[in-house]
Amino acid sequence: MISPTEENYLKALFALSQNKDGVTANELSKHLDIKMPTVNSMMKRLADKGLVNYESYKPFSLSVEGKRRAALIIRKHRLTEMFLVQKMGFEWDEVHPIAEQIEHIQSDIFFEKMDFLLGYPHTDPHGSPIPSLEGELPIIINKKLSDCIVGQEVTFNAVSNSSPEFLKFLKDKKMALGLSFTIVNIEDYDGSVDIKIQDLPKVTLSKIVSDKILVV
Amino acid sequence: MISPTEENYLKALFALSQNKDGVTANELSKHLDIKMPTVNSMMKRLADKGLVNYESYKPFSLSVEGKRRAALIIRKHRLTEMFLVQKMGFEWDEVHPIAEQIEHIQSDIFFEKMDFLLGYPHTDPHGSPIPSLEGELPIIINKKLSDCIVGQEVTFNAVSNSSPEFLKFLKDKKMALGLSFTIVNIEDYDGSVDIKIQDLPKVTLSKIVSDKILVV
DNA sequence: AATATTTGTTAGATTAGTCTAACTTATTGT
DNA sequence: ACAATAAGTTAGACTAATCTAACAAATATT
Ligand SMILES: [Mn+2]
Ligand SMILES: [Mn+2]
Ligand SMILES: [Mn+2]
Ligand SMILES: [Mn+2]
Repeated sequence: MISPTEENYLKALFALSQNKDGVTANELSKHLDIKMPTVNSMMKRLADKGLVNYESYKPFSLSVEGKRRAALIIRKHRLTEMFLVQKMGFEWDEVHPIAEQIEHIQSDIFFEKMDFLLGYPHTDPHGSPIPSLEGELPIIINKKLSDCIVGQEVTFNAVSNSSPEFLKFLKDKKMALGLSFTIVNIEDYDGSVDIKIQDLPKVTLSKIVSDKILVV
Repeated sequence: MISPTEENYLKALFALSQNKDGVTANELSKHLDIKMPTVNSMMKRLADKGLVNYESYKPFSLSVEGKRRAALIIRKHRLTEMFLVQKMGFEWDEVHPIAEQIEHIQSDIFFEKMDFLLGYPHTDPHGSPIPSLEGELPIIINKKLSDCIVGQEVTFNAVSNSSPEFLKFLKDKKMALGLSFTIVNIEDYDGSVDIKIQDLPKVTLSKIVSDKILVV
């Protein structure tokens, strides 16, 4: 068996190893806000269970089985977030802390029901892909709004950061997933982006914001 | 703060002290399937936290605050069971183990949403009352079917035991809460009860079953 | 009343998950 | 190349939650 605590470590390992080979003790420690010796002994424990590859003084990585387990926890997390928003009337900036707990519920049928009631969704409320039951995470080809060029028409597809503050900021600006708009200007000096949604007055987004907005 | 483990002890204490003053270490130990010394030290811990009254060699009891806390956990458990049945398509014999986990989720708004979506129900899917937000448990005046007399017309209101086996048995017999029927005979020898639902052929229920069926 | 049995308590061990302090290895800057 | 700094590891302590073994108190049986 695998405890909620161990599940959280696997998830962190998975998240931090996107676009990278391994994860250092330091990174993990900072990300989880847990001291390095604690992280270290947990990595050894997960290595004993065959979920993590551990070699002294080298970055950690997930084993194939560890990767599968992590993806399944992320699946439960994202299904939960979607369920909370679509079926229970939560806002997208409220769901993360609740999903952080519910992802550890041990009941396959519970998440199957969610999946069914939601109509087998492919993304969570923040546009992140939901891993399959086999633990496969489809790669979605989004790019940062800050990497786009003037004149392009794009659709807001996901956010790369789900902090409540950022999500609330977007909600207040009426920026929701699926929204299409045209890039009318990108300021050379500070990288801020002006966008135009149909014939509404143009909106200016700072680089800090446009870096976290993913579009197609 | 109070851990899920501590919450389960409070709940057990609450359940076992219905129609009684105190709960012995032995009872608790058997009910939770945890050895007596463990129970004993947990009782001391909860006494330190002001939730349990502990005196050596005396049965334990919940403090006023302990009783309130226990009722609120039971509230979450029962709201969850109702939500699983009414909103997620579960059967009444499937929900207990899931609710046993979800009752520990720390999010007031999560249970408020459930309550709202359910239309503020007063009972769970087994007819047990849902404690109020203040931790008050309304007393419901049901009586055992086995204590009724021949000729009475009664309504099936609750079960006093929610084991999956018993619930499945009732489901197979098409006995659902709210069903009204007449008691046509009670066998002196073994206490079995014959009931008649409108003009359907009569059904015989053993004493073991009629003891667990609560009616008004 | 004396003894046997059951119930409750204490003591000590174990595992999970965390920490701080001290030490070792790797990396960086001069 | 070598010293300084950063990163990783080991050792030892602590709390929560569990156990077994041993002992003490209460209750039941004869
Ligand atoms: Mn999330
Ligand atoms: Mn979590
Ligand atoms: Mn239940
Ligand atoms: Mn529980």
